[in-house]
Amino acid sequence: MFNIQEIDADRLETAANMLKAIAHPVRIAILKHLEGGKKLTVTEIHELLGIEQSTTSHHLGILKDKGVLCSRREGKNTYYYLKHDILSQIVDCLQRCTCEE
Amino acid sequence: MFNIQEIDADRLETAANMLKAIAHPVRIAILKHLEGGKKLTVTEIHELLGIEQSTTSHHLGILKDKGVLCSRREGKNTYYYLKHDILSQIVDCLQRCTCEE
DNA sequence: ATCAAATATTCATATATTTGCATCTATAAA
DNA sequence: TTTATAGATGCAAATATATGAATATTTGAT
Repeated sequence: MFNIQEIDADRLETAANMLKAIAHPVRIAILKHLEGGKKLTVTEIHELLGIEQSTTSHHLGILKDKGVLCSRREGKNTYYYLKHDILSQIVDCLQRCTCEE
Repeated sequence: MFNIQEIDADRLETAANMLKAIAHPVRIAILKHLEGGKKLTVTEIHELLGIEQSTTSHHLGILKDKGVLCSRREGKNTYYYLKHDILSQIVDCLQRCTCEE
């Protein structure tokens, strides 16, 4: 037996975790680079953003773990890409909400 | 003088802060209650969600500080409401992305 | 002026997140 | 099978966030 409140609480947790995964300047930058179905390797992102390789990998891991990104290994490279293209909406929405005032 | 990278970094920070403000189960719950232009007082939210008054006030303060909510005092009450109705999109988008798998 | 209700703030504790070095693993090339 | 490249992971220090009890502030009513 389980009640509505718990389900709701679980979904709130999930939603919050997904959002928390995105809510970081580096990770938003990553998402912007992956918009439109693009696939990039860890090294490409690490060079593109000018941050440490391990830091990059950590961030990508968080995004993947929370269901924001997927990854596919191809030889020595691992390509990361958006799991739900819809998620670009969030970034877009933010951009609209943060350009004024 | 200032360069593109810095502006961009600032906007990323702002976006991340706004998203970080939202990325919390309690705060997502608050937003859901405020969808559609609704205005609620601190007490109403605190009772609705069954959390401490001071905790509620903290969360509302964060949402307001980061530009997600506005507030208007009316007598002894302070009403909180969404600053950008668009922000409901984020919650909706999340809901779509978290109901499957 | 006093009181009570609504909200905000301070403070402390507990917990989580970020970063990067060092290291480990996986794969491809020589 | 050795070596180089790409990526992941363990760990620790620094920093940030969450929560709630206690307290302060604001406002309206008496």
